[in-house]
Amino acid sequence: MQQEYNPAEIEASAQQLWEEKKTFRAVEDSTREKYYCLAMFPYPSGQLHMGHVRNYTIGDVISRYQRMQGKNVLQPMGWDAFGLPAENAAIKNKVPPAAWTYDNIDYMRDQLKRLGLGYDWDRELATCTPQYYRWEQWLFTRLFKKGLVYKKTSAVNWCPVDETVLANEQVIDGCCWRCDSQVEKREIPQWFMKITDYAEQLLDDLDQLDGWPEQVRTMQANWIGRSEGLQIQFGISDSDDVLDVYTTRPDTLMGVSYLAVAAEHPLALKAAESNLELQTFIDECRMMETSEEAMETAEKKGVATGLTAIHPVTGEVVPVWAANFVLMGYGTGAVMSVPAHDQRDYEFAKKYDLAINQVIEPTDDADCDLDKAAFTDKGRLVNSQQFDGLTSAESFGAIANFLVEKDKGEKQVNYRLRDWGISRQRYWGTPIPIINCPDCGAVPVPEADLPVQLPEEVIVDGSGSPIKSMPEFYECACPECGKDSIRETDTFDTFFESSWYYARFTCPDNEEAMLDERADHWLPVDQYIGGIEHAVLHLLYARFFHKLMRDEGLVSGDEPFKNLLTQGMVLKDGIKMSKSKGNTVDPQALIDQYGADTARLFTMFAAPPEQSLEWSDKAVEGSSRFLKRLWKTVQDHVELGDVVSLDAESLNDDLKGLRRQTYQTLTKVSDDIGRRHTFNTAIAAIMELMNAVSKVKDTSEQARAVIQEALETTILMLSPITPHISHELWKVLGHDEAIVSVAWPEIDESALVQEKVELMVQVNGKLRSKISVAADTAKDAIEALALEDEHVQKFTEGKEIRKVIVVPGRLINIVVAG
RNA sequence: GCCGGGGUGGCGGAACUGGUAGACGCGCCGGAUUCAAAAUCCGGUUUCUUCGGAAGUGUCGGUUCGAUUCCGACCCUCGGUACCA
Repeated sequence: MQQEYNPAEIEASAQQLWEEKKTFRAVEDSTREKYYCLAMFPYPSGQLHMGHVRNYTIGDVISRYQRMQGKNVLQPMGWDAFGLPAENAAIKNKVPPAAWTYDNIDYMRDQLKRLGLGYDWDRELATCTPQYYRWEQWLFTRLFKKGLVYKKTSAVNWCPVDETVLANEQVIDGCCWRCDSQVEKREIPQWFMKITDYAEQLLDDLDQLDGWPEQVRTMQANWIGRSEGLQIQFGISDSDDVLDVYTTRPDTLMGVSYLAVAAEHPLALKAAESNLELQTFIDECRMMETSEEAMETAEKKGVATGLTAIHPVTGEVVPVWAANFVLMGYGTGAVMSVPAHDQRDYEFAKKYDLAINQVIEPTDDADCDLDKAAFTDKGRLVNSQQFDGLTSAESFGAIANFLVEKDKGEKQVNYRLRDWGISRQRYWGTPIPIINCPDCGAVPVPEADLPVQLPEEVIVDGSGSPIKSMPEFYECACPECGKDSIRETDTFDTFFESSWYYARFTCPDNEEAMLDERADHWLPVDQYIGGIEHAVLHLLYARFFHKLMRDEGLVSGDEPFKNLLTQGMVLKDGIKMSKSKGNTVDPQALIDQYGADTARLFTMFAAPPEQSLEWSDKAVEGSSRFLKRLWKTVQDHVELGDVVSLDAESLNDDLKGLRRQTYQTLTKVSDDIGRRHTFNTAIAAIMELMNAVSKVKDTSEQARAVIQEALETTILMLSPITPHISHELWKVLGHDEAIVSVAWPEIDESALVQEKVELMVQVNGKLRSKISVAADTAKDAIEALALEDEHVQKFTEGKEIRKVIVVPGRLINIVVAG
């Protein structure tokens, strides 16, 4: 008697078996090729959302496929557990962030298990545990001693009413998200990591990452933004002050008509003491948001400082302006402005009636009308005294030499990349292991005193981090002189934790060291999978951390992630599904109604992994229907009794055709899963094979043998995607060994041999006919056959045949006149 | 603003190296089954059409025997933009 397809039952039993046998436990084994597959770990927000389902299913499909290829697969899972949402939930629900987080982890772990994901749960870690974060505190103190960490003041968003620092996300249209008051910029001392020391390596090593998408490498290269230019000194009139500016266009130096400094620039602040208009402007700039987007899209404004500067070549005097588009944190906080050859300077000059001096003319027929717009191309220098006639490229060296000789400038490589500000004025994060001594200054916490443990029993009410008002936390003695000191109460940016977790998964149980020799066994990660939204920040910080750890002797490779798959976002109503936008779909209902296999099949089938996937509750039915049909097809087949062994030679054309399709499908699916990661087309091909199987009405012994082969191949091909139903049907087909230990099937080349091929016949590029020819037909014969074809002749009759193009195995295009 | 994607039937998508545009699935339409419905099964489904064909992959233009694919300009949309993760 046939059994009904009951996902809940077969999924629970397969999962129980995997758990009991510890099927997915990864043990170091030097006799087998290792494969480390990692999907970006989740923030424990409460429930899984569809983005997680997609991310982790992709990882699981790849892991299970590689396992079937005979690799020793490591696939771990953990929790990126520190962060802002826990504090928000704490305020709202009056629960300590730790308790809320641990509850969420318990719930979400269970959800992951119910998806049938093949993780080595023995390696699970959560970044909010001292066992984890102690090691990044340790590394931080090492880097402190190496001089890779420093403190400087930097701007944060400040809500004057709530008296708290706001994340960019908490600033809505320049106002506080909670009290709606106008947000201010405030300069406070913060810790920085010298990622710029590694800028060159981070850029150069992108070349090693040929397993990364080109777009991600491009984005990182642009983010690092290496440029070659000149740092040029302008003297300030009637003063000993100098103003350094950096430019990538020294060829336009002779066209400088003003200099612009940031509103917070020391020169501007000094000038404002006796200039009320300037002071008002500076105060106004203080109301701006700190995000790059806000600054770049804001209306460009400025005020003359009243100061003038001396041009280093001509000695002419140019005005110095304070402008809101010059960023204090970038370069020197000052720029030279050449309105004739920079569009932003041009608009600013038009607005404030500043001079526009042309010094570059086009060398080709490019448009150059300075009444309409700046001319920003490179060209030939004019109105540039001794540099006239040089091209932009030639003038670079000439102007550099001139300035170097006069001690007024030098060549400089600059990076757009800024040092990484890692201080957060928040509670739910890793305490920065520093003690501030009134005599010794900032002193790192000695190794023996680590970890600096974050108190977990706290009340968070939105009025700032609770540890900032806990003397029992911050009162301490200086490790060097013993004097009463204050412990740092800021915490690390949560990107700190996520920058090295991939390495800790190799040895999460080590209580003596951050990493051990197992790191070099498993690293680099062979396949990393995560959202495209992490293309720059997380992936750049993790690459940076890897190099830091390498230079500490903790790992030996240069790069953490060999291959990268950036999955597209799961959208709902056209926008990113996210907790903060409140448009998440709980996949639990999906699993409850259809089972994990349907959820997995649907998410893999709905779109290729790198594209965004628009969620639709309705479209799941088809995947469920397919699995039901597969179930029934196998059951019907098995009910007909035992199957004899296959005699491939004796088959008729139809059965040979089905065998060919079986192995064509296997070829395609192997390539789609193993190389292209286009699971959607792999599934489509499997569906086509199933459609072909169900069309076979032949119940002869050999037909049943061919069907058995097709079904076994289908189930093996599906097993990485829908592991539970595959597990069950493999048994139904008569196998004792669990499918999870069965190898990926081999391709039978002899089944692929094709005697006839169908060729398209075009006339002037339009499809007019199809001809079927033997696979080895010569080109001339094909051409003749095509020209004889009656459908073709209708379009060639009485016309001159100019050319015939034959693309072997594909098509013939006959080009006729008229 | 800047950097990087994407735009193909009613919908999700396929076409991998410039060579059959619309695989596979959803939805819809028709039929079978049923007392009836659900489920299931079979067939159809880009648009227009004088049934010969013609048009068609965001828009406009270019290269080519041939363009969804390559080049140029533009429009729309999504992600990132350094304190959301």
